[in-house]
Amino acid sequence: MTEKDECCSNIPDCCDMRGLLSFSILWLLTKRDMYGQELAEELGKMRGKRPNPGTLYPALKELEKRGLVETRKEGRKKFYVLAESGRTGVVEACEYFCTVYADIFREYGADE
Amino acid sequence: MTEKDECCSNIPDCCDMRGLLSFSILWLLTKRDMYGQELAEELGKMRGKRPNPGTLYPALKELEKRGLVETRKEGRKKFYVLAESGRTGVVEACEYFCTVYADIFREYGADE
DNA sequence: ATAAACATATTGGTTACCCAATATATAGAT
DNA sequence: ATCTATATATTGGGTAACCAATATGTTTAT
Repeated sequence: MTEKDECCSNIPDCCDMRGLLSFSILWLLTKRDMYGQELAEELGKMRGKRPNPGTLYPALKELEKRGLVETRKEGRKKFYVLAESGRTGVVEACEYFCTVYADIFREYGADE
Repeated sequence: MTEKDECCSNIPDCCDMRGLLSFSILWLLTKRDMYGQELAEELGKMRGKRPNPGTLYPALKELEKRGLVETRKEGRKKFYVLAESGRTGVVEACEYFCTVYADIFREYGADE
């Protein structure tokens, strides 16, 4: 039992739960500005597994292209910052998400 | 304001929230056996929009192929029933899902 | 200077999800 | 019988998310 095993995980193999990567990224960025590797780490903590660079960077590029995030360079690190449209969009997305899956959370969430 | 507008909707355009279709189907089937059109209607209520037949039926086929659901025909209706592996799998998936998105629910869910 | 470590990024290939449009099959009504 | 409504299903085309592997910069340490 290593340190890595303490967080979340238990990824189900019954149905692949792909999706919501961009949504998760935007949500993480409401907490603070992060650079790529930081996002990868936080996504790993959330979902039990770090996304591949070939998954993460194209997603970030797309979010930037859509104007939802902006970037700022500090040394070799490239920080991603929520743009105004990203800020409003993610709230809308979170509300939609919580409405859609409310019943599942009522049954399986909350406790522990 | 038609009847249809009363349910959920407000689908965000900031980030496409594709995904979790198979997961949602399995979860709906924990409630009761359903046939295709019934599932389409329930998914519509959840997500604000009915999935296309070209989306739904291949997903159902795949779930059957994987042995997660079984089918039973009644007239022209084909009922989908959770198989044993689907029953245990969906619980695991729900728990995983609730762990991953717990913080988002804490912030945006619960009330109303 | 150069090696090691860190960080970003791309390539090539797969799968799940998404649509509009169309096709097939069954049941019920006239 | 045949028309209508219901239900299942496929076709063809697109995007987001996923991976392993590899490549390219940039800082830091020696």
